[in-house]
Amino acid sequence: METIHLNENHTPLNDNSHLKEIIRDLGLKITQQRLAILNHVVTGKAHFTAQAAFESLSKTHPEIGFATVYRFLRKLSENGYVTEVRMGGLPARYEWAHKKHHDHLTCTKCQGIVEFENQEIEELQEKIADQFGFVLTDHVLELFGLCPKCQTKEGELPVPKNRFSSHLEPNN
Amino acid sequence: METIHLNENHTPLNDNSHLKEIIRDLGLKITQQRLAILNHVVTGKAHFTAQAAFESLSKTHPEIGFATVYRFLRKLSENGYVTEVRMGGLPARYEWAHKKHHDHLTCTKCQGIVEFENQEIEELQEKIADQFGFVLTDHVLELFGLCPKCQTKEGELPVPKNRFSSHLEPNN
DNA sequence: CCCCAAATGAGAATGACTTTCATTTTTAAC
DNA sequence: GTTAAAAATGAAAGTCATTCTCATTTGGGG
Ligand SMILES: [Mn+2]
Ligand SMILES: [Mn+2]
Ligand SMILES: [Zn+2]
Ligand SMILES: [Zn+2]
Repeated sequence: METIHLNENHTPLNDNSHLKEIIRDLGLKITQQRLAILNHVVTGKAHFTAQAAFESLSKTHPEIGFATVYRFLRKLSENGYVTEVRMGGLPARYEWAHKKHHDHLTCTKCQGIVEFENQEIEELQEKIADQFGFVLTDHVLELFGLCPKCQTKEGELPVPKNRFSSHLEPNN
Repeated sequence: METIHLNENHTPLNDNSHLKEIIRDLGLKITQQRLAILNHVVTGKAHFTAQAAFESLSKTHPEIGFATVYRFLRKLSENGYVTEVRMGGLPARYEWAHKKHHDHLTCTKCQGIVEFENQEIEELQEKIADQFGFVLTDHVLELFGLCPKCQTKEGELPVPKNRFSSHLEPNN
């Protein structure tokens, strides 16, 4: 029994059916927490940390615990629904894996991220794995540099040398 | 005043001059700890963790502190003398950066590492950065898969799904 | 409705670093 | 060689992301 009703702001409630579908597919029970988290993952901005998600969710769902956020994000990434990206020793960042595969080009100064896709590189990776008799299952490709803006503006890197910090939201 | 003498085992003492050279280049004072650590980095096996280096060094230099190991490894990697490789949330691993640039192909089952170099990919990366107006300064490329051995042997991954663990010494 | 396995969350635990700071070394200057 | 200031060290405490524990709550099949 799924009814659509309006909340106190008279905005239509999200149709959660596809979210429920995903949770069901994971073999998990459908809870308000998981729906809220998943909704945040799907509709919120990409490249968020678990901590950021927790804080954001806390506003509307003060009862949610960070353990639940961590747990569910892990489950989602284990099952390919979200992509976990890590750089250096920095907190993991997540993004809804609805788009086709892509890699990232990150500005080490402003943390801006450009997503790109390069079929040629993907193929070369397969070729390399083949050469060594490996069956390729995954890969990580992250490029770092200075974006056009940051090449002109003076100023030192906000991040210590050799301590990468990709995959953050841009500062500007 | 540098004299070569024999230690109690009548084996020639390492010629530390090139190690001292490196420490000097970093603008640091030459200490026994730094010489020991650097010697370990240069002559020991690659892809070691700070903890492993600390434990190994402790045997011959019981007085050395782990803070010093961490500190010096950080300094070395900041200055390009060692390469720091990280995967997933696992401890950082280091390798002496004497070889030319290479990337890694890691078996997710036995943790075996194959180093490879592919000029074509390197060039494509430059091209991509160019396309977006970035000045490329660094990159991370890690491939994951199953090595020839591990494709045949049965058994589940020793590492949780989606939690990479590249860049460890092989188990077998 | 009932029941119970699954889920939750508060807080403790973990683990990899990093920082602090009192003490020891290094080294440049006599 | 002495000496003194600056740098380095290491023991211990701190930090921080993430995981674990466990008492309590809850979803959903029967
Ligand atoms: Mn992305
Ligand atoms: Mn290597
Ligand atoms: Zn930038
Ligand atoms: Zn293997």
